[in-house]
Amino acid sequence: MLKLTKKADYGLMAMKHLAEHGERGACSAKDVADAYGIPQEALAKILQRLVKAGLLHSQHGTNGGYTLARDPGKISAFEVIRAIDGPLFITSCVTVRGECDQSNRCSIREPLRRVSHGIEELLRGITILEMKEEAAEDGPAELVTIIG
Amino acid sequence: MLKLTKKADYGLMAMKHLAEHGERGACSAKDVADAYGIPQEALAKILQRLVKAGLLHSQHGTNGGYTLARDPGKISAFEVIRAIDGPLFITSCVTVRGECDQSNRCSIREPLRRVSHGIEELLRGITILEMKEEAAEDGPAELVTIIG
DNA sequence: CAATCTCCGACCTTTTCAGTCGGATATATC
DNA sequence: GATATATCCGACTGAAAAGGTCGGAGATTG
Repeated sequence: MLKLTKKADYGLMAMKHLAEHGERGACSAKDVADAYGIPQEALAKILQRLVKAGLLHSQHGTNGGYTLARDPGKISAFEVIRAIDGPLFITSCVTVRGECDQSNRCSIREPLRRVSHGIEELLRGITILEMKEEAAEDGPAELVTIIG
Repeated sequence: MLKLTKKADYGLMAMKHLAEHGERGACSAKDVADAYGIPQEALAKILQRLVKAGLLHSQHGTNGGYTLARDPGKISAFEVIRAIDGPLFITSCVTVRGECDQSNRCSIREPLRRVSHGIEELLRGITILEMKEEAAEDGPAELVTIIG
């Protein structure tokens, strides 16, 4: 539960990859896909959405590919995730209009809205540049494993 | 994306309901289901999981029902959600063992692990009691509507 | 101009979620 | 003690979303 989709994962990986290798020309979808073992077409579709969202620029033709539209320090993880998976809603009953099937009967929205807002802030606080540099130090670091 | 399942929503609603009405006896699954327009059987299955997780006590027979196993101030939203939807993983590639299909190639885990930890802390910081009291004051309050 | 390489949009398969139905077990009341 | 009520448990069905695949459109280079 509460997990990112693989698409969002792939998107973040691709953005980080472009931040690392993008300075000497564009990277094709195939390059990125091969580097991380992601199906080409699946990744291509994700990159398209990032282009539409204005986070990437695309270049057709031979030696074409994708480049970051902005400085990696100015692109947050939140933007990438939202561009791919859509808006972030912690509660499943809350829609874009703020409506709810149980409307006035459902009274758990307010507390969860705060959680949702907190998550958003967390994701806004992480930039592609940070992810790139954090990867560079490459601390294996203990993984928090939550046993269900 | 990143949204709770309806089951988790229902579970939180039920927990809050029990915190409000539970002091004068147990509430049956039907009572709660009718109060919020939730299908009985669907809710029953959710409540069973909460019983198994030790968050609720169940009483068979006539006038039976469910009661909170602990003080509502000592039950966090995180416990409820995890009992229903399972462990919380921000990245889809990270498993319980900390493994990953892309393993060493995927280097976005560390930053996202921090996010995951942050979300967990947020959810741990909200108790059923707080949700009950926040609902009592009943501020309509502006809803954050994120346009995708 | 033509061949090659790339992006682009629509389609299909698989998995997960949400809800349903049947029967079994335990308790309180009559 | 019989009956009505309520939880409990398994498996099943339908719907939605995720994940992945295919062929076509556009651009660049030789």
